[in-house]
Amino acid sequence: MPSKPTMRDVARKSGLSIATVSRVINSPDDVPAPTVEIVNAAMRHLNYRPNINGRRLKMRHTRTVGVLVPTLANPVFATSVQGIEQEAHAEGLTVLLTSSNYDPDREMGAVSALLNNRVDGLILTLANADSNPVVDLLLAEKIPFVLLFNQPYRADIAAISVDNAQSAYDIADVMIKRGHRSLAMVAGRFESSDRSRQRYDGFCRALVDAGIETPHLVQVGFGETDLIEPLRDLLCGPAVVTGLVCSTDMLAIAAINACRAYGLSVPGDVSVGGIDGISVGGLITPKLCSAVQPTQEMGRQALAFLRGLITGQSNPESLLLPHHLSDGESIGPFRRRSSTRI
Amino acid sequence: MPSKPTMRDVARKSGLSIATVSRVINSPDDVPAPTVEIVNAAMRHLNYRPNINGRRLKMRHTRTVGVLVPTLANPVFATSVQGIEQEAHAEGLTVLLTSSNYDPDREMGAVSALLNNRVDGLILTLANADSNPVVDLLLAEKIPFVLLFNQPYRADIAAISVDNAQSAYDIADVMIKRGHRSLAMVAGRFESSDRSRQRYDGFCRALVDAGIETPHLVQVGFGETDLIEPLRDLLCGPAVVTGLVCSTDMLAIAAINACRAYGLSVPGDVSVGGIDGISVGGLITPKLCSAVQPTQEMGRQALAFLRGLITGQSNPESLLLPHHLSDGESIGPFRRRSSTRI
DNA sequence: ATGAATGTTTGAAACGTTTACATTGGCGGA
DNA sequence: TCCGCCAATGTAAACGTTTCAAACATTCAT
Repeated sequence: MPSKPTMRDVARKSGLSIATVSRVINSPDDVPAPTVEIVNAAMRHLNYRPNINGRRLKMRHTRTVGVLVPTLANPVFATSVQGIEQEAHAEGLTVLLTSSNYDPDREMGAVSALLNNRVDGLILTLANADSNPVVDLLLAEKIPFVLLFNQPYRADIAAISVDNAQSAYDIADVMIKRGHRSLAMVAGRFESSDRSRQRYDGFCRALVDAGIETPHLVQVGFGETDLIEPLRDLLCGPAVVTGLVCSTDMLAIAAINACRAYGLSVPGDVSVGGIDGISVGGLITPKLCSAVQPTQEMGRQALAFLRGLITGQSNPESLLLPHHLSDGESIGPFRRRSSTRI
Repeated sequence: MPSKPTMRDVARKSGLSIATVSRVINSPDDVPAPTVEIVNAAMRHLNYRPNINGRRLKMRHTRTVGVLVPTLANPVFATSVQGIEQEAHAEGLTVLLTSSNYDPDREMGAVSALLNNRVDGLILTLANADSNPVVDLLLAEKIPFVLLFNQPYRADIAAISVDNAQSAYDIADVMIKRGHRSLAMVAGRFESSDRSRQRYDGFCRALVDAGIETPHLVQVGFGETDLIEPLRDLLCGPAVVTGLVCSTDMLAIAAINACRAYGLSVPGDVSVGGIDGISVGGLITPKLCSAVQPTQEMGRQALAFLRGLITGQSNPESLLLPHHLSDGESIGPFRRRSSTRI
């Protein structure tokens, strides 16, 4: 049972040395054309494929980057990974993908596994970027990494994100300008997403700036697609909230669904806004009004930036990309709504 | 500049040999407890992490599986990858993810890259599973692989899918039963998806069985989220189609959007059905009627089955998982619609 | 002819593991 | 006392690359 051909086999077959074969593979320009052809012929003949693990072991770098996202079930992250993949492919890099399922406790394990693979660098979306043991570890071991979507306090950490607080502020502001005074935030659990908290902060600031009293807040678990129960009090209670700012578009879509389940029209009875700008938001009825971030582009930039860190050409630095509000229909003018009961 | 600690360093530090260290890592039960503790202490002290590439080179297997999907932008695939990841994580396997962007020409390159990584096996969603050079290569090299979502003719290829034709048949049938006689299929390009063609076949069969004349067909490029232009003739033309069977839920959602753009109500004027069962379909208005497949579970099963192939415990075999129709509102009874112009 | 300069090619030592096989030392039984 | 045995550990040879230093071959000026 002949095993896979190795460089040694190719060398034997072509009557040349293993070193020459290696040079044909890695820098054919340093080898005379006829020799290159001989070696290539031998490789074709043997169906040779280089064993990347051999190379990785020998070389100081692996041309591999590790990626950690909370989940692929949310299109935001799927899209960002798309961007990362795209750029990685263009650069001939391999991507090692893992997800934490929004569980902070799984982050360390995932990163550890990536480090055991000796990735050259990492792109991470963490539950909480501040005072995170993963970040400390990476800093201590001097492994290049870029945070994606996280917006850490520290300035000496590479991070690519939008202004989370401002995004929420802007959405809330739209509602306020349309006459809404009783707003609630529907947010993913703070402990599994610092974005969620930052967005809540922005939401609160908008309300304060408008002189509106204590904001409502509902925290829901991630992966939760059914908001009917969680929003019962908000939508059926005495509060009569007319505006729902959601910390993600996925939540916003689920919130609209919940409104509908309670017989409330969006935006007739309740206005709903999201943050993220996932593409499906633009297709649904009513078209989702959202603070859009360039998700895929962010992935691409994260990889490009990481490359800079790896080659030592750039220094850790936070990049805040601009967001913009989509012209959705899910936010309408304030209209007093009759207290609804189901 | 001290490099990363190796097993040799741990051995030196603990006063034992490299072989013992290896044994402590791989089969601690074969080593006396005190020795294990000494070695562990040394590892902790040095911050040692095993270099997986060294192991991979030495061992015959890599405990890594390669995954190729068309794109992560479609939640179907993102979700299936979630399932794969989940199961892989449980088994302690590493996943190497790549995407082809629906381009058949990129499949070979992607798989090649995965093979260079010496993956133990592959999970693939191909543009076309029949007479595909990638499949031939894998068969020839005897690399374990399972196709996901693809439904190949050959029975000796491992594949996990639903019955694509039947899924489309069922959706079309619902419409027919509701009185629709003029149906069209909105399908992804056949050359980038054999599922699309198989689903079209099922669609046609349903029409034939109902004695309905030549079906309409619109093929659209994948990644296309704007169907307004592609569906113009169908929705505004003289044909007066009242039912749209879409080859994927993403297309269905886009189709509903297009209907709306032309002032057509769904399901009032036009009924729309999809296939896949992505979760967002259940949240939108109207709730999408779809032939639902257990996407994430399919990913999990694909990995489980691949493991069987790798360990030689099972043989290639096609698994057809059951699908079911979701109780959506996007399909309604036939209603003559006035010819609309925009 | 000689030697330098140039252009090709090679030998061999890593890289960090795993593991078959060898060695050690301690102990019980003859 | 000696032998053999067993458990615990060690030695060293892979695995498939890359790459440095050295060898060899060729050309050309002297």
